[in-house]
Amino acid sequence: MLRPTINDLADAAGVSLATVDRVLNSRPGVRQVTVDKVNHAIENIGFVRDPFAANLARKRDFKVIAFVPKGDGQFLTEVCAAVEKTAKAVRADRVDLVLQHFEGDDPHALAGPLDLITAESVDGVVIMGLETPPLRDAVRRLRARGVATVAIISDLPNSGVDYFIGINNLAAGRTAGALMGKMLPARPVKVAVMTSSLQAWDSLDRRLGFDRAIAEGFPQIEVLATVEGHDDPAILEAALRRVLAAHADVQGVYSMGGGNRVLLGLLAQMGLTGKIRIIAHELTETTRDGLRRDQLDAVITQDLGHIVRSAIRTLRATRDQRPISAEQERIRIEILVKDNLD
Amino acid sequence: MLRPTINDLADAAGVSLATVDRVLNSRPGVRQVTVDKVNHAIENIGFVRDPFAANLARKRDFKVIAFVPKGDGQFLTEVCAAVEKTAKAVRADRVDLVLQHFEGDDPHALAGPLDLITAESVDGVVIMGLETPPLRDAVRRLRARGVATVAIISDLPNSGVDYFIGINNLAAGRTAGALMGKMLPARPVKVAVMTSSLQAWDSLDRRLGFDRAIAEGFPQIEVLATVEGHDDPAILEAALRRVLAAHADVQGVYSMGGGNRVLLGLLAQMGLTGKIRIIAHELTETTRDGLRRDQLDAVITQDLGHIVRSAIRTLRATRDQRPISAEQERIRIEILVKDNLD
DNA sequence: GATTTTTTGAGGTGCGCACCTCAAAAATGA
DNA sequence: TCATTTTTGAGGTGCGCACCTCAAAAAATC
Repeated sequence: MLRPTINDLADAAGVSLATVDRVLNSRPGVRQVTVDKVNHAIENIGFVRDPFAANLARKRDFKVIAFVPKGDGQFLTEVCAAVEKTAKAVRADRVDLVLQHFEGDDPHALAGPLDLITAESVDGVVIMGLETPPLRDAVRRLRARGVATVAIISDLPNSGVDYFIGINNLAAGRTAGALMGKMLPARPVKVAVMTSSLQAWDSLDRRLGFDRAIAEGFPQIEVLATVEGHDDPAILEAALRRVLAAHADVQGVYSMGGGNRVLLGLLAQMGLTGKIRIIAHELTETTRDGLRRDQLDAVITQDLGHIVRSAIRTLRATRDQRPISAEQERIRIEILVKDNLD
Repeated sequence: MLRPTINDLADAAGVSLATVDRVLNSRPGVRQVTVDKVNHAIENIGFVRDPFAANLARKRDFKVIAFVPKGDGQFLTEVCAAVEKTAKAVRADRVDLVLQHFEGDDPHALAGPLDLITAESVDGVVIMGLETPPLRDAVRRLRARGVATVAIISDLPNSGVDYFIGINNLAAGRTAGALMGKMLPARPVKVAVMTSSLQAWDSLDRRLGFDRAIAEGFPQIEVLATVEGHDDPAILEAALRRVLAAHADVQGVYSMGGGNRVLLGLLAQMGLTGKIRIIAHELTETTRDGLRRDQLDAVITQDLGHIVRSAIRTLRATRDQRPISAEQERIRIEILVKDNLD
C-alpha cells in the first residue's frame, strides 16, 4: 500500500467511510471516542490526505485577497507588481488571488473591507499594513470568522494573524550595520541615516539594529540622528544638505526607507558619488540603477515574489491543516551588490 | 465558465473528447489539421489543464532520481541533506524523489546508472556532476529516451540537459571580488585565493570573476596565485603558510572551495583572526560557525533547498509541457554575514 | 421498556482528467 | 470502384476525495 487512502483509513479505524469523512472535515455528530479512533488510525497507517484530490473534489478555487496600501512609492509599486505577477502564475493551481488597495494613511480604511469578508467567500487574506487599533480589531474579527490571515512585509503582532511573512527588520538593520562597518575605514568617521518617515515600514527596528551592530562591532563609528523626509523630496533634500554640511567626515549613508532618488541625486550633484559608502533598502528601479552605476554599495532587500508565494502556500496549508515548511517559507535578508543583481 | 475543462475544449474545437485527449497527451493517430484545430481552441477559450486532476488521474507519482557524487566534503553533505529533506516534503505532492550516489572521481560511474533509466520508470533526473565526455554522452542518450534532465550546482552545457539550476559562478566570483574590494582599505594590499582543487565546482569561473571585479574596481589590490589543497588538509595548510609568510601585506583571503576549516584554524593559530578579511563559499557547519564567531566576514552561497525544489518544479513543468516561471526558478547568489544568517 | 435523540453506515454523485475499447467515419490506395 | 488504412467519436472506468441522503444502529432520556 504505497499511499493509504480514506478507504484504507476507514478499514484501519474500523469505521465507515462516512465517519472518516466527518472526522477529516470536522463535521458535527461524531463522538469523541470515534474521533480518537480515526485519529489513531491516521497515525498508525500514516495517512496523509491528498490535497490535490481534496481541492478537486471541493471544486472551489482557493480565493485569496491581498490588501496593499495605496501610494506612489516605488516600493509599493514593486509589491503590487509582485502580487499581480503571482496572481497570474498561481491561477493554474486553482488559486484566485486578487489585489485590493486601501488608503494607507487612514487607520479605518482597511477595517471596512475586512469586515465584509466571510469564510464562505474568501479562504485567506494577505495584509500589508501598519498595525493600528482599528486594524488590529478588524483582523481579530476576521480570524474569529474563520478566515486565515497572514501579514506580509510588516508584522501585525497583536492582531492574531496566523503568520507573518517577511524579514526581521532588526536583523536587517544589523546586517546593514555590519556591512557598513566592514566597508568603512578603521578610524573615527560618521554615518548618516535617513528614511522617508520613521513610522514607515519598521524604520525604527532597522535603526535599532543598525545602531547595535555598529556599537558592538565598530565603536569608532558615530551614527548621526535619523534624517526624516516626511515623504517630501524637498524637505528630505534640505535636511540631507544640512547634515552633510554640518559634518565634514560623513563617510557613509544608511538609507532605511524611501527617498533614494533624492539621496543619489544630491550626492551626484555634490560630487560625492563613489566617495561615500551607501547602503539602501529594497530593490526598486532607483536602487537597481544605483547599483548598476556604482552609486550604491549595497542594497538590503527581500524577495517580494517569494513573499507573496509563501503567503499563499501558508494560507493554503493553514486551511488544509497541513504543516508548514519553515525552511521554505523563511524570507531571507538579501544583500545585493552590483554583481549579484541578476 | 470560470475555468474551461476538456469538455468545453472539445466543444470549442468541434471535436470529440477522445480527440482532445489525444492531442493534449500527444498520442498518435491525429491529423495535423485536427491538432491545430484543438490548439487554436485552447488559445481561444484560454484552456489550461488542471495539473492536479491530471496527476490524480495518472495515479502515478512523479518519480525523480537525484544523482549526487560520493564524498565526505561538507558541501556534498549539505547537498544530500537538502535532497533528503525535500524528498520528505514533496512526498505529499505525489513526488517520489530518491537520492543516488555515484563515484565522483570516475567519469564513467554515472553513465552506467543513467543508461538503465527509462522514461517508463522515471520521470526526471537531477544531476550534480562535472561534465566529462562519458557523462555528456550518457545524458544525451538519456534525453533521447525522453527523460527530462536538469543539472544542478554545476552546469553540463554540452550535454543537452533541459535546464541548469544554480548560480552563475563567474558572477559569484565577481560578487566576492566586489565585496572584498569594498572591505579592504584603499591602499595597495594583497589578497590570497584558495580552493581545495581548481577543477572542483567551477573554481575557475569564480577565480576569473573575482579577478575581473578586482581589476575593474580596485586596481590597487594584488590578487595572488591560487593556493590549491588537492583535497589534502596538510598540503593546503603548508601552502597557505608559505603564501602568508612570503607576503607580509595579505589583508584578505578568498576561499573559493573547501578547506575552510583548515584556513580558519591556521589564521586563529597565527593570531590573524579578525585582522584579515575572509570571504568563503557555501554555507556549511564550518562557515556558519565562522560567521557566528566573527572569523569570517562573508559567505557567498546558494540556497540548496531552493535548488532542489526548483529542479523538481522544472522537471515537472517540462514533463507537463508547462511554462517555467523564470523568476521563481532563478537561483540567487546570496551574501551572508553574521546578521542575516538566519 | 418505550421513546427520543444522537451517532454511524451504506450508497451514490461528481470534480477534471487519463486511459482504454470498439465501432464508425473519413482519407488513402489500388 | 472497393479494400485498406488512418483518423475520429462514443462511451466507460477510476484516481482520491467532498458532500449528500436515507436508513439503521446505538445511546440517552423518560
